[in-house]
Amino acid sequence: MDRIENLDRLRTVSQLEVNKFCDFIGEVCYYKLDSGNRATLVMTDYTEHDSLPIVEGEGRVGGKATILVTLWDEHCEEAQRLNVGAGMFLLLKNLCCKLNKSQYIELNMNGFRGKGYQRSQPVQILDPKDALVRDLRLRKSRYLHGLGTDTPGTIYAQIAARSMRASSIVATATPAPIVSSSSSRTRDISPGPLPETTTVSTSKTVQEPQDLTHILKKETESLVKVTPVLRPSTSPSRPSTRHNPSSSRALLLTGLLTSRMELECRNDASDDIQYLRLHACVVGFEPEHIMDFSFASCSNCGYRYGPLSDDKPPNKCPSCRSGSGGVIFKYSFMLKLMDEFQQTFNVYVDNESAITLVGADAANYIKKSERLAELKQKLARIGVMDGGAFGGRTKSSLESPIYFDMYIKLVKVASQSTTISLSSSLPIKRSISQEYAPNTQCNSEFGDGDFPLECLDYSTQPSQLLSQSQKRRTDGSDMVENSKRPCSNSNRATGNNHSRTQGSVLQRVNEKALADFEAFLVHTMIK
DNA sequence: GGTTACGGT
Repeated sequence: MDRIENLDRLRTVSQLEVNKFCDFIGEVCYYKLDSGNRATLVMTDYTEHDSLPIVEGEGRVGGKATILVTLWDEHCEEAQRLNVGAGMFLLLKNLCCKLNKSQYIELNMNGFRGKGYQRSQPVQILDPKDALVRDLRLRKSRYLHGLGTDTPGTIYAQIAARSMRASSIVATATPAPIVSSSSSRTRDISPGPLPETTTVSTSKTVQEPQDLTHILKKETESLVKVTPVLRPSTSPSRPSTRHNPSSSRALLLTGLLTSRMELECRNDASDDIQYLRLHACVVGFEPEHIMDFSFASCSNCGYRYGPLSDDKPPNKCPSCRSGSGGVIFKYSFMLKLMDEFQQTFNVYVDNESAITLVGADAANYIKKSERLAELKQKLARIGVMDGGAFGGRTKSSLESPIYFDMYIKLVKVASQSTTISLSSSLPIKRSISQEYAPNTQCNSEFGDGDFPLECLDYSTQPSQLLSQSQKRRTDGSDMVENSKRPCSNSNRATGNNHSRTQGSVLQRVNEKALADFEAFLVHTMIK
């Protein structure tokens, strides 16, 4: 069960708009049960809003950074039940931002009265280590160091600006390179150690001095002006010599979200995050139908419905029997990528990354055919088309696959077992044979497939991740079995599909041993 | 299988 259905609804204090609904993550400064049906909280996320009172005083979060939050009725009860108190980080869903009589904004979570849309777990206490709290804690840290509150609006604006700048330099689509030609890497930001990155497939490699994070940091330093607080200032951005305007085939196909990634690296004190920069093309994908890149799950219990392309699922959730909870849609799919050295990587694309990649939320594509058309149009730009990667193209075009730039995030897992799969770590409420029709043979590799929360939390140790997988694997054994199949919707013409490719495990195709990483496509978007 | 909110300081 996810903590949050849709990150798009999240707002910081500074981003609040009057009369709009949002989700909010904040720290409790003060909590009081006012009456039987009302709890009053003062919260902060260390951002400020003009329509808030200036606060001063010892021990208080100063400035216009604290907001009154009222939880009504059942939400008040829930807060009581959870023993909410000062110092906790809360995730609150579906708050309404109102202007009060003093013309200050405040947040209300109103009781459910049959109108609107009921959220699952609208009041949640978040672990301080939770990735959802990461940004807030960073802002808090800045604040406690006397650096004032931070405004994510500004940061996001900077990110967008940097991203534009970065992508205009590096994001190109090039013809298939000649393997072993060093010139195929002239697009790189740094002439330095990048070729090594594509050799990374075992934990050994990343423990070497030129580990990915460092390589990455070198790269991003050349692109991004970093605030001195968080890292020593760096030299100004290089001139955009990398972009090759003389090539008529050069297209701005994808935008690299270098800044976001750089932020993640910077925020990760333990250097746990590993990234791999790829210039790669899609040679396969799963599930078979793009329609099934989106799946429905019960918003009450998180139960995952079968593929959209299957028969209409029951009205009531088979798991919790809730007929009113409704469903939400999320992306979950896998791309088989091949880089310039013909190494292939199975890369999961979780909901959040997919939204970034294609620029739109997942939807019920059975009903929203125009949305499906948009999705297909977008994905076609990177060669993902129904009928297989590059399906529907002429044979000659297969020889010119569509290369695009991306960073993939690597999540370490144990390497010994051939049955470890993140897909099996998520709750499966009915058997695979029921959930997936036999003819959709590759769906099972995805399981519930939404970005596992453990992976969002970079502070989670790989061993924990693994043990959770193992713990919850008991009812997914046939899925594990199925996941031994390679990504089946591949372009066989590449001749690179002989690997024991296994679900979510990143693997170099020419190696017998499974690699040590799960990989997630992140930080790129199709333009 | 698709949407909205008052109330008390």
